[in-house]
Amino acid sequence: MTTAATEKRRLILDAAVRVFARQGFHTCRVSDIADEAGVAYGLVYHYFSSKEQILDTLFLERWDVMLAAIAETDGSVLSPEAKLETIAGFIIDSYRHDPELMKVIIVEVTRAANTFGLTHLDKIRHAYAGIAAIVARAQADGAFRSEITPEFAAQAFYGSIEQVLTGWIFESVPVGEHDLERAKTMIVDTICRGLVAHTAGGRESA
Amino acid sequence: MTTAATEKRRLILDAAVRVFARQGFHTCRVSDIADEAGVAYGLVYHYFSSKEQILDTLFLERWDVMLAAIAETDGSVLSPEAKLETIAGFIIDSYRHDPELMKVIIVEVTRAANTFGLTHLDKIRHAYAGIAAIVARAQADGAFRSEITPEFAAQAFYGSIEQVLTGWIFESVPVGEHDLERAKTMIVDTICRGLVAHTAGGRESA
DNA sequence: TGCAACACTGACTGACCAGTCAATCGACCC
DNA sequence: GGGTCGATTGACTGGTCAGTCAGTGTTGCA
Repeated sequence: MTTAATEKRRLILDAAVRVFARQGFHTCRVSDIADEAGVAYGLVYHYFSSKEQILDTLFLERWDVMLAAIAETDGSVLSPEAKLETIAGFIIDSYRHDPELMKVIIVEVTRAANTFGLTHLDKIRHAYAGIAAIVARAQADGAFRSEITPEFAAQAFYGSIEQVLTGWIFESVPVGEHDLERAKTMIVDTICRGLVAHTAGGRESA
Repeated sequence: MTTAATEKRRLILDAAVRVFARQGFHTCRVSDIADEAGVAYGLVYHYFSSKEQILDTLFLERWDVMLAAIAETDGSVLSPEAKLETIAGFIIDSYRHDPELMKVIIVEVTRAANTFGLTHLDKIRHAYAGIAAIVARAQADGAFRSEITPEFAAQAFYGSIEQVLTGWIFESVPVGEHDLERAKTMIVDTICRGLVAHTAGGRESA
């Protein structure tokens, strides 16, 4: 594929993000995507085999980056709290960088588990598993208490973040830089506090 | 409307829950609902003005019960932790009692904020606001620390629960009684620990 | 017994839209 | 200057389905 062709493909993907974010996957037409991209209807099918495959592509492109980020963080030498903060930061930065794409991924894939989530369930679970692994290691080290299962901790952590993002996505007031940073702090602060072990003196380590 | 007619209406609503849970709102046909209920296609339109209105009815029936439960809890004399436990318990019991209905509400309305969530956004926000009010009062009393905004606390609390439910909904292994109770404990335990104020001796009150 | 009023039926229609395809364009090479 | 091949176009088709409606049961009341 020539460079020009690759750019056309990208053009269609970017247009799809805007259209999906604005109208939703189920309510938009393929012709809306073509119009938004400024290309002919048929060209969409030259680069993608179906409307669904466009969404799949958008999701996988981003999710794979996130899985890599989680895996890298897991393998680092940071404290468990710092690892979770890195991951929360990554997700929030993804929103900061491209809120429309995050809206599409969350609303149309992650939360729409019936339709596309089922296709990508393994990929999605992989992310929880990565977070759970961090918690499990922290428990083995004694840094986190063991009453909470790592699987639950991962769901609470990810669920909190996704809920905050969902709030932003459908809020009428725009979100400022300050909100993004504050949210990151509060997520990590709240969840980690719920997970850390008591230290000898009865104080939290956080 | 006669009693018999009311029962037919109910029959259609219950059938719709099963069909929406099995096939999803967007992928099912109105004829699927009629077939499942064992009534003629046209009868569905005798009781409901559209496919959408069936979903609206199902959502509002249940959500209003939950809003009432939250309001009642908020007005009670329980400790903040006990209040949150009551609400978590209510939601988890709703799942226990009718997992298919909860699946429909979460997957097709709450999380599908694009399509139906927008219609019901105020109703959904009302629930967060109720939880946030409990947290705000606990902060004013000094029971919860004030670094975490009540709005964020509500999102983290509700988001954790919804994520756990979503996990169950799409899990292949069925969920047992034990899982339900343990989840309730872990949610309240984790989130409250993240929210409580330090006591004078440096120990948590939870 | 008759006649409203409502419950109920299911064939039909009109709109919609994903995906196809035959035709044109244009870049690059020989 | 002609041939090849991918890029590009957009009219068209085939299937789907929400919602309509004209008609048939059924109930209960005068």
